Amino acid sequence: MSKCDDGLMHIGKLAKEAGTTTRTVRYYEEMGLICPECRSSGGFRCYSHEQLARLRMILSLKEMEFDLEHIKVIMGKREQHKTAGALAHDILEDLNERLKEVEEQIEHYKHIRKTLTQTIASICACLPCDLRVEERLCPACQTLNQPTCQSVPFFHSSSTTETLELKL
Amino acid sequence: MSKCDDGLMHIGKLAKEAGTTTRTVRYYEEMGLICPECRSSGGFRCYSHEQLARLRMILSLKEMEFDLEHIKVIMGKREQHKTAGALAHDILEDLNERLKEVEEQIEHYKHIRKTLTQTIASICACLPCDLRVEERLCPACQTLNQPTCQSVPFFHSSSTTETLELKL
DNA sequence: GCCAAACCTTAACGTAACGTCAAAGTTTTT
DNA sequence: AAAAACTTTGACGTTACGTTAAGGTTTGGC
Repeated sequence: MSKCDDGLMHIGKLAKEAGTTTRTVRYYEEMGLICPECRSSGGFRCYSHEQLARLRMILSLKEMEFDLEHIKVIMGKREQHKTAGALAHDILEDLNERLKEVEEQIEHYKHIRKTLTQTIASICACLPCDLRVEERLCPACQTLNQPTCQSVPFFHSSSTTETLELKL
Repeated sequence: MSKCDDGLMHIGKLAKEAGTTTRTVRYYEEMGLICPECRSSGGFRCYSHEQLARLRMILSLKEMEFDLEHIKVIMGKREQHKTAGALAHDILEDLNERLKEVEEQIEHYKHIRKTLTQTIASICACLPCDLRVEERLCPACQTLNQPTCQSVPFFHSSSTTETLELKL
């Protein structure tokens, strides 16, 4: 018979069941997101299945990349509303706001992808170039009128042209 | 006549020209990414236009969200190759690798968006629900057979169903 | 030439969300 | 009862700077 046997579990099992680490659970406790049902006589944290459910909710919100402070606020909302409808309304605000941010992230990375792709295409033109780098001939390509390595500035983003400049 | 007038500038101007802060420039120096051409008699950092170009390159790479260690490596590659073609080949590896990561990010956020959207749709069904939250009636919806707030688990992501569960 | 304003210097703490020891105590298993 | 496995608190490390703090330096105006 284990001491933590009446439906309770220690932190290791809790973490494993939720798919996280004990360090994370302790950190969340420190942040006021979750706390153990009780402690064993020796001081071990003991958690119930409700705590496990709560931890899973927290981790779900974390998967949506809410920060812990925001998660704390959201988890607190369950105690602040009379009806499920009101609670739903409140939480929907957070979710919609987050959705908007996520869409911005998608656009952000699409922008980066575009710039990267264009830059890669530019640099590909330099592949057959035999000019020596140490002598910094590349920047002079234009002057030298070399077709292979022409005017490909090295990563100096001009905010106007949306293209990275590459100077080898 | 200023002491820093022979084409050189102090850190404030350098930063402003490059569109960043003095703190950032000093940090990059600390990281070994850039260093001033010289110091004034009073100890001020003085930078040339070449330093400015280098800083802009670094910031360009940062816009692509390379981490500083990686940027350091990339910036170092200019001294490690004989021909521009070889350098281009080398740098293309970094860019292509980064491009792949960026595409993964896009997919990552699309996945989050999908989950969020589905969750939002689920919770919308709870909006007209008048059940009281304190009594935790919501989780019992199924038993109570309430159509408005049915089986909408609260943010317990099941990795199998790709849907967040929402329990109000 | 002097004074104030504007600028610069180094130093050092704060951030977010844990990872990773370390040293020591507890529980479980053998 | 001893060993293995687990847990405890504590504290430093991470990334790329932001933000004071306390005190020198330059610059511009008079």
